[in-house]
Amino acid sequence: MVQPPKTEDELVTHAQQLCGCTLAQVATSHGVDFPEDITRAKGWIGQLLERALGATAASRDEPDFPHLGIELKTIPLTATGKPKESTFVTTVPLDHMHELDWPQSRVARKLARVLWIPIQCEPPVHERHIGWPTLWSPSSRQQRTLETDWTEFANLIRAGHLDAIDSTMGTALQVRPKAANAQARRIAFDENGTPQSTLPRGFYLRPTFTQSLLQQG
Amino acid sequence: MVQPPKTEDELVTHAQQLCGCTLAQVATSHGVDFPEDITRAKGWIGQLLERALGATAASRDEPDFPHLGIELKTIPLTATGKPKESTFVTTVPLDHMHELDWPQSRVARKLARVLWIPIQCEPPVHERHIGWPTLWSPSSRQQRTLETDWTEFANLIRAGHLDAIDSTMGTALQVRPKAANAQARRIAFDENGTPQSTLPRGFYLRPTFTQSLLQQG
DNA sequence: ACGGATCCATCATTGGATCCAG
DNA sequence: CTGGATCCAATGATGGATCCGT
Repeated sequence: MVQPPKTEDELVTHAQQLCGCTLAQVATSHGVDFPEDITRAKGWIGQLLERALGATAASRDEPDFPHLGIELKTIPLTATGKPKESTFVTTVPLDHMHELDWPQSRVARKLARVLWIPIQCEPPVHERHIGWPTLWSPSSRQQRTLETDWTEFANLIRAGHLDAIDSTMGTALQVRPKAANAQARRIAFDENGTPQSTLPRGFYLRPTFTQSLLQQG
Repeated sequence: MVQPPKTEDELVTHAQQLCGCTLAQVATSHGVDFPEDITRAKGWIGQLLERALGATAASRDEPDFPHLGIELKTIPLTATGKPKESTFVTTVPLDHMHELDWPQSRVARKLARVLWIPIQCEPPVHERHIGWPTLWSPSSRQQRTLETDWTEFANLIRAGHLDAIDSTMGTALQVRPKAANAQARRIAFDENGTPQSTLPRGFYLRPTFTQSLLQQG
């Protein structure tokens, strides 16, 4: 059991020490088993690094390191240093979007301070190396971009026009399905305020955005 | 694995055959282990009889025997034939009471048709005997009593006066806490329509009511 | 003996994300 | 190579009810 880091510096230092390690080394030293089929254990790498860095997984409304206000995100990089995937941020609160403004939003709170840890996505899992961490908070410009995107989505959802939202919308943020499968259902409200059953959605960061913030950091 | 009964008659016949058996006999013949501490496994008897009678535990919104529309309830009887406890019916939907009228309510639907199975509450669990089953639907008079009670609760909850509800209210029905512990919280709305956090509640049947329906049956 | 408090098993939902067809 | 679809682990909520102090 790894102790939670007491300070931001302690966390960053620990993350830097992991740079260059393989996932096998980290898993072994923390007594974590490899899943039989890694393509089915999609969250495994993220959870491994939570353990390795002493994240305290208390409840879903807290960041990974509650006392530091820091969220941990692993991000898969190709050989050329580009993010292979978009990054999931949080679920879309379809039923009470009306209660929220941007500063109170889940997206703003999750992204206030993030420790990004790049991971290779190329060799077999055992041999993938951990990269150099970036502790990031959005710049003013990034804040504006995120707020603009978020506000556009929020307005459409509040107006009951969820069906008008499409994955191509948004510069940095994207709204896409986030569910166990296509049959999953969540409550939303249509333009008349009538409750409807719909596919759950999540906010994701586009690869272009995450690539730029890694380069900046 | 017991097959689900195909007809009401088949279910009732099977339940009648269990009359006189001890819980040990039933558990053994279905390969169910006794819990170490029965006072902590409060739902164990109910779940044992679900298995023994082939209830198909699909989802929470279905009765135990969905194709028959029948709910199964075990009820602990003292040596004098009185119910030892009140009977839990269903949770109180604090957040959307306004959508419901009596015929659509969880209470009315759960109690539309119930197979009651009495269980002794006296000897050590192994030796307790199963009693004679009663397949029951509310009489017109019982319907009226239940509807009156339910409507009183529903009106108070809709008006945001949950705090005015007390366990002494109701002739047949009762509203009491239903939670993992006293810290559990659920959303409700106060008199201004503002969301509030409150202790989850459940609807229960009073012992006097369940005693009378068993005698009638 | 009443009623506020609680306990276990099981199902549902969320957070960790990546998969993979077109 | 985008974006609709999906997968596992772990937490949270619900249904099975009875416990036990006052």
